Amino acid sequence: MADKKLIKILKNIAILLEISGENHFKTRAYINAAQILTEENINLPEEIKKGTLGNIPGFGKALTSKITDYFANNGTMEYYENLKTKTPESLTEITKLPGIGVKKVKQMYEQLHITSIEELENACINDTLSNTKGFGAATQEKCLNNIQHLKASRGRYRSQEAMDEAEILLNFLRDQDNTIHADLVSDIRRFTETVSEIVILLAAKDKEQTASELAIKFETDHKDSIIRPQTSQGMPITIIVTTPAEYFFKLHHLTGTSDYLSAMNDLLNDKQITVNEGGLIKLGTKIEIKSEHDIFHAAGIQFIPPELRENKSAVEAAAKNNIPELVKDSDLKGMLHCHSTWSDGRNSIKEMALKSKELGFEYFVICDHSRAAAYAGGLTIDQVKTQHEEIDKLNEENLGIQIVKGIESDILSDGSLDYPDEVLESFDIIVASIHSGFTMKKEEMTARIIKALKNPYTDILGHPSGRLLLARPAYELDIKAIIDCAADYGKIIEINSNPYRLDLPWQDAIYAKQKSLKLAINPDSHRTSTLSDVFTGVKAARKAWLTKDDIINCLDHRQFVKEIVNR
DNA sequence: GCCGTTTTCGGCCCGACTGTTTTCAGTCG
Repeated sequence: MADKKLIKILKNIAILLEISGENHFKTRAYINAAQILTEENINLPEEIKKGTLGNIPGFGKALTSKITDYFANNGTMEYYENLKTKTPESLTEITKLPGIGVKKVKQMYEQLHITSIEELENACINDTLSNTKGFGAATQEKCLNNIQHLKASRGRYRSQEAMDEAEILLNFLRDQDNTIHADLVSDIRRFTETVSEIVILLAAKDKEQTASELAIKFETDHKDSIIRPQTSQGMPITIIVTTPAEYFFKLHHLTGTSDYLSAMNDLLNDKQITVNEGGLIKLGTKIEIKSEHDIFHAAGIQFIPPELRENKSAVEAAAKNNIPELVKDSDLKGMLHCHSTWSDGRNSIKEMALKSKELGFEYFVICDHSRAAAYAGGLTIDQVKTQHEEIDKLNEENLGIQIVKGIESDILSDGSLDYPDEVLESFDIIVASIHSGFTMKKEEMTARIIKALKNPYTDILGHPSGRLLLARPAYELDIKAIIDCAADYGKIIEINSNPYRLDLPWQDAIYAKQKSLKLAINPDSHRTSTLSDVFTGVKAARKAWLTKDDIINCLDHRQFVKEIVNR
């Protein structure tokens, strides 16, 4: 896995250098290197050992030397440590505020000596910022709002990122001799979109001894058979060691929210079952629990998948046998909304399609950017034609996966799509998304999206809320009105599976299902290595109670063409 | 800082939008 700590250091170096007035292209080199390490699977210690890091494009002498230093000094880079003594590291956090870039931070640092989010907040409250050259009342107000959002996101992690770390940890724990069971619990098991820590429940015969041994392995203390280490990036981990006899009771107990558990307890009490710390008691006798299913059996209700254990409505549904069979990875047949080297993707259409085939998909819908997205190499009308010729040729090659002609069309500020009708007509699928003009008023933004939805050429609304988890709040919009409109017009809304987006949010997807709206689980992938993000979207869809019948890309290729392309 | 040369310097992603200022710099996707 990518060394996230190093990636963060490289990004911070770029920010600090830019603030201190360094050449913009020098700072870009650090951003570029961080980007490459995020995207490519590079084994840095191996490259350093072989002396081949400098052969990788983007890594020259200077970066090779600094990265070598980082690995030689146990994750510390002297250059970065020195830089931090000259320019405060806390400035980097301010650049995370939407609308505030490095130049603005430099200005507030030089003019007002602001070095942290807290100092900036004070400057806003005291009305100092708006009276400073280069800033005005609008920026000050926006800062104040965004600071609240940023402070709330401190100490939180995107679920999929936590999940990636957790998988490694779980594999390690399950390999230990004393481990009998180990699983995630708490909100990470319910797949809430962000979490504050990784929580793992582990069963071992001798829990005290196992806890001591694990504490030694993780170089930390243990108290009450609980170990609290950290990941290499500092993400908190809690490992709770228990006995095999109590394991499945605790697995259930530590997963659901209090609202959910209270509804479960009420049900159990109705059956003369009491719930105590370690298990379930019926008429003075402890009920043996060999799996989580035994608990639901005792309560006399259907099994509730962990993702749904958010509130009492899941318990009510289970009591009526109304928990549906949730969509699963293998239900997906079509890989929708992907990019290629034609716009800002890193792989060719053929590479993306073949990788999708490898992941078990029957068809691949290429949706490169449209012409308004100039930064992303959006396709001109001529390029659209040439791309379609390439797709026709690829389909003639019989790759074993069908390639479908799509586009991700920008929704322009007036709500129209990005090509004239005769060009729009040439696509099989059109995903319409917003990539600019985020700060419209709620009514204006809602009207803009509704106009796009009503466009006869629009099939799917892409990343509807525009949120970036822990980075940018959704734009102002009336999501219910948008879902209502999409349902009325038979349009589809995407669940964008990018771990930063998970957009449509699951809470709104529940409403969409109530309105019988169809959804699509789309990876919005820009390279073969992130096509599997689509399975993160499956988790989000499961959390919204969705089944394969709710998802258009669970249709096989023939049905997809019949029901979606040719409708 | 990196890269690729007409090979040791010159160029490096672009255009819309926003807010501030009053013609444009900064931010963003």
